Amino acid sequence: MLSKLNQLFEPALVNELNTLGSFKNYKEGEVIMDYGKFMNAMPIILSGNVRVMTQDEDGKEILLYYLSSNESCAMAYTCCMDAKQSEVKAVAEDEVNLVAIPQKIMDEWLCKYTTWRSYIMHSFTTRFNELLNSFESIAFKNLDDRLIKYLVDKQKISGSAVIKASHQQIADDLATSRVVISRLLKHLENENKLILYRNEIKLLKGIQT
DNA sequence: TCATTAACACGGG
DNA sequence: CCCGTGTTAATGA
Repeated sequence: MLSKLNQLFEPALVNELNTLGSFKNYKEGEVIMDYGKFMNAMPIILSGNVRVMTQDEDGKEILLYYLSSNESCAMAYTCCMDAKQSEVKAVAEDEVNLVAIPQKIMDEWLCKYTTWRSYIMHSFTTRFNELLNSFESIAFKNLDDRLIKYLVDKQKISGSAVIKASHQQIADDLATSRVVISRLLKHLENENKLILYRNEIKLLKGIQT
């Protein structure tokens, strides 16, 4: 677990991370961050995947993006700077290990370590781009493109071409109804992009275009 | 036109 | 049997 951090930062920073950061473990489905809660630390994901979602004024949830190994959410940092309540919810997609760095420590490190500074900057850009991607997808793309993106993302996260999810769960993630997911999936199956099973979808080659 | 909601039958686990 | 799936009809944006 620490070897991953060694690749990212110099030994002195790794040592500080080790003593000042709090290492946490979450089981699949555990809520890491919830709406309205206050953020006081920034997480770096060491292993596993985290799904980040938000909700509209009616309480409808929609999936924003995933956080994977070695990624962090620099958004969390700005959130705790302003002592703002969280607009997002984060849930462990599988078993997750992360290290949380308190905001005070972060401020010190930004001056002290150049590797930390560039890591945070990099985190900002990747998070922002990810968010922009999601936004574009939701705003400008039709549902079938979103569905394909969703399936391909899931494939990347799980590392498997077989996605285990019911049509209802997919509909929830994309904030739409099951009827349309069933219909679109059936279309994709007819186009030989995938094969449908109960609670499972097998992606075929040629879906990433 | 296309999504949503409700309703229903089918069938696999 | 229970639940996921496939489909349709009515309604709405």
